[in-house]
Amino acid sequence: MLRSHTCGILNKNNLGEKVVLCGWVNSIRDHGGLTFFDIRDRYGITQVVSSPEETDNILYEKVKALRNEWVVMIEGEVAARPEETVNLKIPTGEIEIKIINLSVLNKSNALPFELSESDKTGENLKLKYRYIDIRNARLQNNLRSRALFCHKMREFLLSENFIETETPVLTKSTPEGARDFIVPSRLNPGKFYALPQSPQLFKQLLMVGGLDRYFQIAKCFRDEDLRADRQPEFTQLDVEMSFVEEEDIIGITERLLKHAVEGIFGREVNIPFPRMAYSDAMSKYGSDKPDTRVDIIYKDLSDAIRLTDIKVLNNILDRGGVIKGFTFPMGDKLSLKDIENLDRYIKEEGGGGLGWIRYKGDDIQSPLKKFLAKEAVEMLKPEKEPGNSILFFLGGKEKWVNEKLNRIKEVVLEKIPQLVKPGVFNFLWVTDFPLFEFNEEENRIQAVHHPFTSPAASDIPNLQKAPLAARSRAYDIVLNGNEIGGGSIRIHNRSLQEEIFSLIGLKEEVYRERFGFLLDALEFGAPPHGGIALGLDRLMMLMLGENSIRETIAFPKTQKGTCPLTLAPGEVEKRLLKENRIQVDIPQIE
RNA sequence: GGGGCGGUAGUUCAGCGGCCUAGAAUGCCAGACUGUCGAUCUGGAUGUCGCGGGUUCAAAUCCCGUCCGCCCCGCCA
Repeated sequence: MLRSHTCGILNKNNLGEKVVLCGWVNSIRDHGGLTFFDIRDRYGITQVVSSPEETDNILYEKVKALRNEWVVMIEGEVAARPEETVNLKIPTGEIEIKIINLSVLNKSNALPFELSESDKTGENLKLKYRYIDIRNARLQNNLRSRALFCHKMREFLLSENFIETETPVLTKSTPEGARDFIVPSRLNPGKFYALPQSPQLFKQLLMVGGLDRYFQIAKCFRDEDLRADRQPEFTQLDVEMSFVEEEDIIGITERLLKHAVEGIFGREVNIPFPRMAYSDAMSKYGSDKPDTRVDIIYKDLSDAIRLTDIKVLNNILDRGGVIKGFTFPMGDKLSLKDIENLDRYIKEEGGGGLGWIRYKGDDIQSPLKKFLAKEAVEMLKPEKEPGNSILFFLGGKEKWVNEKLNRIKEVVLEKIPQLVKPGVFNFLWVTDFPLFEFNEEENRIQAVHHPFTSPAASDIPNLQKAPLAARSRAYDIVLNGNEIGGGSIRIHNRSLQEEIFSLIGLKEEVYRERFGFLLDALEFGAPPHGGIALGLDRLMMLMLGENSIRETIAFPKTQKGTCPLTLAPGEVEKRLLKENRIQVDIPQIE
């Protein structure tokens, strides 16, 4: 090693020691004769001092020439700082290094942006120079936490007898899900590999292979549009187990998260996590990933509305729609103007408008006041804090109503952030998902999770008759309103698997071509099995309090899927195209 | 594919009812300074105002197009 110590470790116990430190020049404070500068590495910063009395001319000139971000090796003696100049903000603040020798290991240009806590630099520029941005303590901390978290997960899973196994990255395209990234095969002209959207099928095959307990920290690829919490390549902790039921996967996932979150983030995790059926989540939160930090529950108000003679609303009910709404406290934080804006928004979205009742002491304020029957008012009255709350409600098709209520809830939470319980990690299982949903655009049934998900045993006999009524053996795990993972008990029986394929509209020759290898495997002693996948990037984002998964990934991509650093994706040499039998003809693509 | 916001010194931003020979802060460069740690003080340099076209005597500013970035919807079995 070039260095004897790192830049974050020396303290009063080292007084008088001769040390060698390596790092980046962080901040030069030149007082003419006396000069200070900090030397920084991953571990911290240490002050170096050069005084004319103790420094010869050559060294003095060298120190004078230093610039920020130069990489240096400092030889010096650990000395106590004069008492009044101790810096309590840093762990090394009681000492400084009296410089004896200085080697410049590498110079640096002035940085394209400043390294600071409050870095407002445009993200594009920072991605172009990501290696500089990574010098920021925040990103370093994020990447380190991520590494430690993975270590904790491995530690737990290995102790539970799991076998970490790599599955192929060059594999077969399996449409039906997200768009695949494809890779041409030079040795098989005209054919393509696909990058895996997840190791799903391989992990099931590993169960057939008797591996019994598998995990992998797996890179997955999906060629879809990006978001703050979605990258085209991302990492998931992928787990699969044999001879299990839902409870086993749920239980081990809870213990895994407890082990890793408590171990790395020092935050208590209480298990088991609460659970909510999909139907409850949808009716009470209008979402399959409820944020239970917010105590705002949607209620069906049909009964109360029926008691009144508000025509518009009753018409909605008569036509099979719903009237739903929610009450929230601290209603005085919302002005009449805010409410009017929400009302206008609902009208813009094609609704009749937003119904509202403001509770003031025992009195109410509402545009519908004179239409509301006494009994209705009583029924609508909130249980908690009736004196200062607001009820919002609207009617229409349930899906539409839920979407609009969600949007309104968002606005309310922006205005009254106190309604979000601060500083908690609310894990939640969402269970009892439907097996299928109807895709109106394509006019067909599709799997809610994926087509390898097992139906609930009691629903198997009725699959043909009432496929949309079937429930699945799937479970999602949600953290503060974000889906961080999902899994299921899989189908391990060939004929059931084929039945599911047919139900989602795949012809026999199509599913045999695409999934024949899986179907074959199911006939050679496939054990009952199931598993889960946790989105690592997103989980880290939430744990670290970041707003984007890009802050948890060393080299993320932009919203257009490009990399400003390497300029990927780029064109390739003609020779490569030719070898892969690829012709590029951009104008023909829309 | 759609909606919103943004693009002006290296960086972050102001200027956007046309006169700007484009400013501020910070960074950078030079000088001063022996206890600083966001050092301080003095001085200096720096701009294809994203790109292309149009309107105008005159465009950073108005209009059209386009590119790039971010957020959201669709999409993400």
